[in-house]
Amino acid sequence: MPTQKKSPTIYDVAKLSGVSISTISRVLNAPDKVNSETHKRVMNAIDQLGFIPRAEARARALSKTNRIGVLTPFFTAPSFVQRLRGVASALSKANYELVIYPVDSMDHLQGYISSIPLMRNIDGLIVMSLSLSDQDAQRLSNNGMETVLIEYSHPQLNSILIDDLRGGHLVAEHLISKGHKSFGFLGDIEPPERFTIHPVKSRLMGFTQRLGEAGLSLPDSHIFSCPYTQEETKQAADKLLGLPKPPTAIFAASDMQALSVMKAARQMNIRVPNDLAIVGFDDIDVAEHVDLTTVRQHLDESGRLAAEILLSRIGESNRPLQHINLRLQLIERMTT
Amino acid sequence: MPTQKKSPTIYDVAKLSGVSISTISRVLNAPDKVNSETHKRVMNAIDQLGFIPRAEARARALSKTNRIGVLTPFFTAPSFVQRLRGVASALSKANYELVIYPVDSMDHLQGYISSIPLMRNIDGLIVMSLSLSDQDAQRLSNNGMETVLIEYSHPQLNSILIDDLRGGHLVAEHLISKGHKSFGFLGDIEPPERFTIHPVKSRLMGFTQRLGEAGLSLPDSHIFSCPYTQEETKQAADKLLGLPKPPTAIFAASDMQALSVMKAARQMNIRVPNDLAIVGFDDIDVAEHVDLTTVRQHLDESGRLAAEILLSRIGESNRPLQHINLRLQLIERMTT
DNA sequence: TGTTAGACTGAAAGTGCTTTCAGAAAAATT
DNA sequence: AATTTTTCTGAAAGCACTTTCAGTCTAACA
Repeated sequence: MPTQKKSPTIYDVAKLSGVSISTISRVLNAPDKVNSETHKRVMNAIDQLGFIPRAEARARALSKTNRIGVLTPFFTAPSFVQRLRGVASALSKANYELVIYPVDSMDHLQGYISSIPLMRNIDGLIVMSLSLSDQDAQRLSNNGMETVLIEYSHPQLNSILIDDLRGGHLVAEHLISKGHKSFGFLGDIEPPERFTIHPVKSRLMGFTQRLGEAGLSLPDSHIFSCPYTQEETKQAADKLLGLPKPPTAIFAASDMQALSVMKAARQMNIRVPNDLAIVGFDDIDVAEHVDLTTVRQHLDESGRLAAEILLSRIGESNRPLQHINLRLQLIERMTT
Repeated sequence: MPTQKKSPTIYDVAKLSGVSISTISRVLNAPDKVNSETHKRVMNAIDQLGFIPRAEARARALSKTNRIGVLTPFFTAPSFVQRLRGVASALSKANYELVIYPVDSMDHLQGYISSIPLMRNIDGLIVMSLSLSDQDAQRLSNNGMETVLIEYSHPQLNSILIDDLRGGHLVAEHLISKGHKSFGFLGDIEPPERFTIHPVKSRLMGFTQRLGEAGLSLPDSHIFSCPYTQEETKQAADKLLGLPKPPTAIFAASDMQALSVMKAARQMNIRVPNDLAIVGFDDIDVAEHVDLTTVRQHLDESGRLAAEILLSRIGESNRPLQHINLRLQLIERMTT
């Protein structure tokens, strides 16, 4: 059993180096204000004891935690993860810690939203792909919690939006240019959880809109709404491809769902892209691996951006609110 | 501009309800020890003010943070993410917060390891797929930081191990049973970063071992070591499949790399599984989507388990150390 | 009616740091 | 040499809680 030596405090360092605790603190936080002789002696003591300031104590005294939180739908979907990755990379550069609050129910979300700003546990908050009530947004804003929303917006909070409508346009334009006449759509149009975001509707709308403008149409019978799960998406894809006259091009509202369409096609011996074109949405990492044509929404970038906005606002809180619209981009690969 | 009303403290509540702050604390932390009349009055005041105890203050007073940290290679690989998911789900049940420390360099790791246990910023630590020096492990243990290692072990810390050797066996057995005679291997055998783990070597060793036992062999020319990136893996796969007499079965050390092999095969019009069998390792989510035969290592489960062990040790620190070996399982899908 | 056990409650100490303020010492100026 | 300025340092307040300890009040008991 190792000797559980309790870790040294600033007082121990003070005693060892023969100065007061204030001087220790000064050596650490304003080294230029202390005599170089004293500085050296203190640093020696610090090294000798292996002293590191307790984070909580520091946080209390400074009333800042150097920690930012991310509220995210329980991270199942790779797209959330990739955003998170962007956030993490920006924070790690700035020496901020990253706390994750996974949300898997409305209650959960409410609980977080009402306690987080008051606990003062984090210096800033990023809310990913979750819809906030006006009241919740107010609460965050009123309590002075710096916040950036991703995929959602509110006049009093920073936000980063994806132009899903435009995404639909891009897909339609691309497929039209490839000469397709008959289309299908598959996506999680009406997520059962009311706290999540519905970008899929907009993607569909953009898609049909642009098709319509070109004199083409997407019959309701070719629109399949299905939950995000692999199981159910696969079933929907089977149905869609099993139609008497299946479409020659399918737009799946997310890359993961596009994978299920590809799987269904493979099993039915439908050749992609010869007999069937498939377009996804997100451009997650695997999209490149499976050569999927998709709409890139710069997931990493959106996360990084959110973190950067947050940090800049934490630094100077009189910076103006930012509302950013991220550009989308169609990435053509082998499935179209 | 909203009135930036600073959030109420325990003192405000005390004043409003006409009792001392100790009573407020008691209402919150030991409700049965306070008169029900007083209790009600205090609760009213709390509700009225919307009081929530400041987490840092609480943490300082209790010297526990209700927060656990995960040290992970900067989360690029889906397998890390899936572990993380398991951790998150266990923690969220137990009402613990999850802090992520992404590691992308040796320095980074060293910095974390030496400061984390002393900052007392978290109650426990999970170290995922990172190799710790004996000294580092000692430091964690000596400073009383409860720790669980995943994919690595040390006598003084809890650990969860994957039997990679056995994984190699499973793959060999499976491919042999399918009648294959000529094999290839592709994986990140020697990661350049010394701080990460080398499970790939063991997988390869198990693979060749079992092949050898069956009188079969894996020639060195069929072993390709390549970094994890999609780009380089793809190149290696191209070379392997471009050999004059390419193998009929390839074992890729991770699912993501198996995807690159599949991509290469597709581009060369090599039919899977007819002309080529492919086996991956990990069983990440996408494996099912692309119908990849692989070795399941229960990623979610390993994370969840780690979290549970940690929490139980935090609860009662005299619980014995645990060293767990996770079972592997071959999942047969369409690529073999 | 006097006692005493039991239930509540408030004062105060503890938690480990930062920062302000004022004073002491040293250095620079006249 | 006297005065002013500058540089350093220590004391102490503050940060917002929890918890122990001792004391007060009530109610029950003799």
